[in-house]
Parts: sequence; C-alpha cells; structure tokens
Amino acid sequence: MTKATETGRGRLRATKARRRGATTPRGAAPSASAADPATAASLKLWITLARAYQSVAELARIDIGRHGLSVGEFAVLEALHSKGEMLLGDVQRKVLVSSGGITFLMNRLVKRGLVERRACAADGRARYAALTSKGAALMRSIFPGHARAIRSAMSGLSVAEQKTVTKALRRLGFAAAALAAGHPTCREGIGGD
Amino acid sequence: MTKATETGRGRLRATKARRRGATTPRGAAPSASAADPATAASLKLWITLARAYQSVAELARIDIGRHGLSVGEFAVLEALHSKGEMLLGDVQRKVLVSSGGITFLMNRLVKRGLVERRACAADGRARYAALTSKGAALMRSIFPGHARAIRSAMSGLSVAEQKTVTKALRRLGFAAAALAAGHPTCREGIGGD
DNA sequence: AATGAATACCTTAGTACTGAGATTGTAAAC
DNA sequence: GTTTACAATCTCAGTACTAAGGTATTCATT
Repeated sequence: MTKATETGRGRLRATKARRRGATTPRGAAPSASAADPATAASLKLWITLARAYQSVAELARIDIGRHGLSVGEFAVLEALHSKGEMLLGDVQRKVLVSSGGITFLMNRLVKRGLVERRACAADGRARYAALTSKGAALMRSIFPGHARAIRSAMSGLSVAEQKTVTKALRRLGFAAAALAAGHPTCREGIGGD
Repeated sequence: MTKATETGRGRLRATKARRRGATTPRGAAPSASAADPATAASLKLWITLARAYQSVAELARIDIGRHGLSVGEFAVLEALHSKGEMLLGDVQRKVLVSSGGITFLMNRLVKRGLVERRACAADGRARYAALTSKGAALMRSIFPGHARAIRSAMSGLSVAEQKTVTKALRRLGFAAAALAAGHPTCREGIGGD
C-alpha cells in the first residue's frame, strides 16, 4: 500500500457496479441549472456526456452479455487480445479497476479457462496474464461482431463528425484527468492512458 | 501512471513518473483495432468517450464525496432540489437505478434526515420523495460549488466548443438509446429523460 | 550479507448496487 | 362485487466491485 491514508473522517465510498451477463447501465444522472451561461453550458454538457456514455455502454453491455461475459471480463480479454501477454499490473491500469478487482476478474476468467497466469522469469513478484487458446478463439469469434455493435451505437454521427467529437473529447478528458490527478482523494494505482 | 516495467528481461526500474493520482473511478476501458475506417473511427470515439466520461465522473465523485455523499445519493438530492417533490418511480427513472436501488438510496437519505417519504393521496401505492428543510439547506450550500467543479472539469473546451459537442453527443445518445431500447435485454422501468 | 524501502499481487471485509419476487394498492372487465 | 390484470414500492439474496492490509520479492544502501 502506498500512500498514507490521510482521509480524516468520512467513510464514503462511491462505487459503481456492473452485473454479469448483460445487465444494466449505471448511473448518476446529473442535471442542470446555473446562474452564469458558462456554468450552464458545462452542466448541460455533463448531462449529455453522461447520458451518451450510458446509452453506448448499455449497448456494449448487451452485446457483451450475449456471450456470457461481464464488461470487465471483456475488457481484460480484449486487452490481452490486442496486446498479447501482459503483466497483471498493466492489465489493471488498462482496464481501470483496483488491484483487488483485477485479481477478481482474472480468477473468474481462469476458472472458465479463457486466460491463464504465467510466471515472470525476470521478476518473481509479477505474473503475466495471457489468453488461452480457448480465450483467443473466443475473442476472434466475438470481437468483429462487437466492433459492429459499437459502430452502430455511434451511427447517430457521421464518420467526420465522430472524428471531430473524438478530438474534442480527448482534450476534455485530458484536462479533466489532470484536474483529478491534483486532488486529494486518490486511489490505488490507476492512471489514464 | 507508473508504466515502466518493460516486458523484456532486463527489468530496469527506471523510476517512472510519480503517482499521477486518481484518474478514473471504475470502468471498462475499451480499446480499438478494426479493419474498415468507419468501424475504427467508432471504436476510437468509444474509447475517448468512455475515458472523458470517467475522468469527469471521477472529479464529480471527489467533489461530492467531500460532503459525505455518494454519487447516487447526490443524484437523488439534486433531482429533488431541481424539481421538488417527486414520485419515487420518477426519481428512479431520473437517477437511473433499479427499483431496489432507489429504495436503498432513499433509506440512506431518510436515515440522515435529508429527505422524507410522503403519502400520495391520489394513489395509495405511490410515495413522494421530498427534501427536508435540512436537505434543502444542504443542497443550497453545496450545489454552487459542485457546479463550479463541473465547469472546471469541462475547462478543456471553450464554451462554444462545449455547445457544439453537446449537440453532437445528444444526437449520438439518442441514436444509441433508441438502439438499446430495441434490444431484448431491457430493464425494469428505466427510460431516458 | 543485512537492512529498508518499494513493488506486484492476493486476501478480506465492506459497499453500493442489481434482479426477482413479495406486498399492497388501483383499475377494468366481468 | 368479484376476479383479473397491472402498477408502485419494498425485501432479500447475490454480485462486482473498492480499500486497506498482508505476503513475497526485488532494488538500493550499507
């Protein structure tokens, strides 16, 4: 454990959950109403961003759930699918869960025979995560359909618009992540990409 | 985000960048790689949308947590703050939680004296949720600060850009929600706004 | 070597939810 | 005035996580 637990009093966790096998979207749906126009525009954007995310996430969840996977499980499989063998810590950072969370997800996937842990010769503390041949076959069979599902989820915008929005959201995300990084309520070891 | 630890055998420890803090709450970080350009653009947008949402949500979570509230609790308070007394089912749909979830959140808030349940004269099955005076005072005191936090979270974009992105995301969200609605895996009674 | 700090992962307890079904109440059709 | 259907909320068991702490291992100093 790094960090010195300087949170004074409050226990307050604010977690979010996801369910296995295609379940629900999530959410804290924000709302708006502010005095000055700039703040109003930001609040409105926040609502819209949250709703858009949740709608797309719901579609992704449905699609992934069809194959009996949770979103977190799929994220791990996909990371390993696209990058090959990875250290658990790297998978954790890519998938954005806590250290306990990656252990949990790995255990489930190992139990189903989709991934395996491999020793790391260079560092005895570390483990690699890798797809088994069964896991690799699964990803090859479901990834193209998933990509099509995402594409149709984004069909409200033209490809050119998608590129424009992507650029803007990237700047927005970086700025927000930089702000969050400066704040006290830090978490285990999760970073952006 | 600590990212050294190369896969190769010579694991130099190269002291990476110092802890970047907390970037994101949770979530399934998607990734990309597709054959045709349209699908690739959609996957890329999905990643970026998810990261941007998660970064802003993390900031919101930090800000809300400062006052000892979870995101779900704040969402309920805010709904009642902006719309006044509401039927529980309406709060549920606005906040996007399950029926069990709204009961859970209400119980917590009632226990803290921030909201109360009121009978509905017209329909004996239904209950209203409403802020107590303590809850209303709390919201008056923390909402402006929260709005400022959201505004600064969005500071990566100019106000004009925010409006453009809002419009695009609204279309995207509607299209995705319409698609999700047509799918089999629906939920209890949650609709868009 | 021996020590100490830092790291990678795992374990455990706790949390904020979900989903199915029970309960109570309303509305419609007989 | 019963059924019959259906709606709003609550109950409860289960789930996917988080945070904090633990263990083994490595690196840097001594």
